[in-house]
Amino acid sequence: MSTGGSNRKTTGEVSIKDVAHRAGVSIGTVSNALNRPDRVSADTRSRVRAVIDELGYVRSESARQLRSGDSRMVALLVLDIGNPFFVAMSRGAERAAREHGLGVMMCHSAQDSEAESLYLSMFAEQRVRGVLVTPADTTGANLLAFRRHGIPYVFVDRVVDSDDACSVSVDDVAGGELAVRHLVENGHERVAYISGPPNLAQCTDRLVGARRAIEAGGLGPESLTVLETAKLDVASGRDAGARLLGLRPRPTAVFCANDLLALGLLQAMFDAGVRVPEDVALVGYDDIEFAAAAAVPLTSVRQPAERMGSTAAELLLGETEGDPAHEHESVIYSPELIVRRSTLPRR
Amino acid sequence: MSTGGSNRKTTGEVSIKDVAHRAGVSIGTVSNALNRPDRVSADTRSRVRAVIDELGYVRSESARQLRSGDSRMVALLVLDIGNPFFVAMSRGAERAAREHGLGVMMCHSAQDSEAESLYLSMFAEQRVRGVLVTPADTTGANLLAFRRHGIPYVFVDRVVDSDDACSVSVDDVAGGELAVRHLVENGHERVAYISGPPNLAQCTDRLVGARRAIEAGGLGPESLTVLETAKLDVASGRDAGARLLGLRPRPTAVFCANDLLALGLLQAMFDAGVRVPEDVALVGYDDIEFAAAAAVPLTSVRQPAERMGSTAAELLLGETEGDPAHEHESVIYSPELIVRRSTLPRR
DNA sequence: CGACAGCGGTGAAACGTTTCACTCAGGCGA
DNA sequence: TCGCCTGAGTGAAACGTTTCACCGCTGTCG
Repeated sequence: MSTGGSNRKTTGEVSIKDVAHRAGVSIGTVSNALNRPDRVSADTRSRVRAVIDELGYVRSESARQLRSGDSRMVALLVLDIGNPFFVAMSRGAERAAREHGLGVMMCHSAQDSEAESLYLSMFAEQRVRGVLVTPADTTGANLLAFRRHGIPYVFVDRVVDSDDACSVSVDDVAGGELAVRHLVENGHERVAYISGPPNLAQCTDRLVGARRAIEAGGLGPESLTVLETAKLDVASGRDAGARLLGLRPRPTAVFCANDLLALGLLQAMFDAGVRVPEDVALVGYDDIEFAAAAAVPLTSVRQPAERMGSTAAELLLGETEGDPAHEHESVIYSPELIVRRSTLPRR
Repeated sequence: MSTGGSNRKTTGEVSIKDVAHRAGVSIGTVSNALNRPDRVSADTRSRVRAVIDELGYVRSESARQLRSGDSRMVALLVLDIGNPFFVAMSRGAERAAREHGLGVMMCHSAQDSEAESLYLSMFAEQRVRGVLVTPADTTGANLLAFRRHGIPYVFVDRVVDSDDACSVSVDDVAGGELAVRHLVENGHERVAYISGPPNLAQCTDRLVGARRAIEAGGLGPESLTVLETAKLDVASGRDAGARLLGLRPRPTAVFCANDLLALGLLQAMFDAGVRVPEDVALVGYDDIEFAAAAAVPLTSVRQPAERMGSTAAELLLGETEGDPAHEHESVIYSPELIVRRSTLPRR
């Protein structure tokens, strides 16, 4: 009775009820045909499927999630979507998530704590399955506040001290050490470190490693000059390059906290007629694809970005799906130095 | 009665009901305090807000969407998230969406029609507010099928003939013409066009423009050699470079369908000891940030990527929010040639 | 023959919101 | 005083699913 087949709404308004009615079965049976096909006779199942196709029925994810209480979405919050390193990471995460039938929602905080907080609130409203996050502030206040929602999260590219969550990272201290040791071994005695924002753990950790290498090379702390930048992008790199050129005495080698900075700095050197590596040696970090294609191919510290993303996703899913006796885990990968022309020995 | 305040669940299980109960008002009032603050006395309003903070209540987006029927999410489906051009585009889209209080869900089809179809189904299940899409197949079959869901979409970086939807694009024919005319004017008579997959409209349109420039320069069609690649990425560029080197007579200029291809090709030339621009001139497309920082700074055709993204989002929102008498609109931007060292005149 | 298990299916109760038709006081003009 | 309006708040119905207790039927086993 009532709403017959005549009042076809404009579009897309067909619900499971319509399917059930048309297939001559109950709503529950349609739901079962969709979610537990084995509990439904082959006959009914195919009939239901046919009606679904005919009517163009599409299950409403909101209703599903509301009732069943579990989300099919994972959030990924990175510092900078313009950085190919994070893009590679997200690719890994997405692949892993897809293998579990989950979607990934990718966002970037632009290294801004407030934006990060906003996104986290949004994730909470969505009741996402979990969050993969590269935190934008070292205080961890945002994540601490987020914790109360009971949504699991995994730190990526950030080793975490507390035992609130899993984490996947690369040993940044080792990476910084690797880079600067290489420079010192090449005979450099005045090195500059182009740090990003000092509130990013990655940046400060790499600095620690750099200092360690300086010391191990028998040089004094004055051998390392630190230049901070507001962001970790190409423009900041250019800016840092300009500042570097003003330094007296000018460092003979530069270690940048990431490849974007290095590329920007390289441009600044070019524009000023300073030769790389003859006048200034240059090391980047992340080994993004464009580092090898740069004006002067960049020596860089490689991180297994894609792998980090997939591992993080696996960790997250392991935490949400499986055993209640989940133990938080910290996976730490080792960085690798890729030597290219930008640090060719001077002599 | 029944569930008193004693049985506090583990976390995050607090619903609007709990808030209402604790604040001593009805559920509807809480909802009003949240969504139409003006219909609630200042007194009650602040009391409700206080309880919300106290209990850590977070509204369930699924329930909201289910009941109200409108989504706060926009989907963005691009060809390749590894391409900085699309990243810039997404940044523009996100900014515009945020200004309207919407979130953006970013995905990439990897230029694969099947993946595209999968994502579109997912968007339909989510009942997203709308979709910004750079289609992966020229047939348009996926989008045609998607149309029945009644979810509006806007084409980005793709001019569309039909009047199903709005579109934002750049005149690719003009862009191709711009690039190749520049080469012809520099005296090149044997030009190669490194196309991407021939099923991408961008690629074929740029080819049309290239042919036009060849003809306008008084050259015969045999002056233009076309090499297709499977993808529009750096690896494909390297591969195309290898094939280019086998050509006899070898073209003296190359126009690549995008900068990633050009960067890959540049690497291949380097490895083979072929000089750019002396032996081979090179033009890319998109003018991504890394084009200027390449081994040889790339001449490239610039598109207003970020602007395209924001415009597309605006168009979409105009379609969903406003007037029912919405007229589909096609915004077409003009490309701009940025000349750099990779096409320095040979003599 | 009776008990019982399994299969295929039903109906209704949730899930957490928004929305809408109401009620209830209090104030105001006639 | 009466009627009416307005502002603040209520209660219940929907939204489209999933899930769960239950039901009737058909064999099967002892």
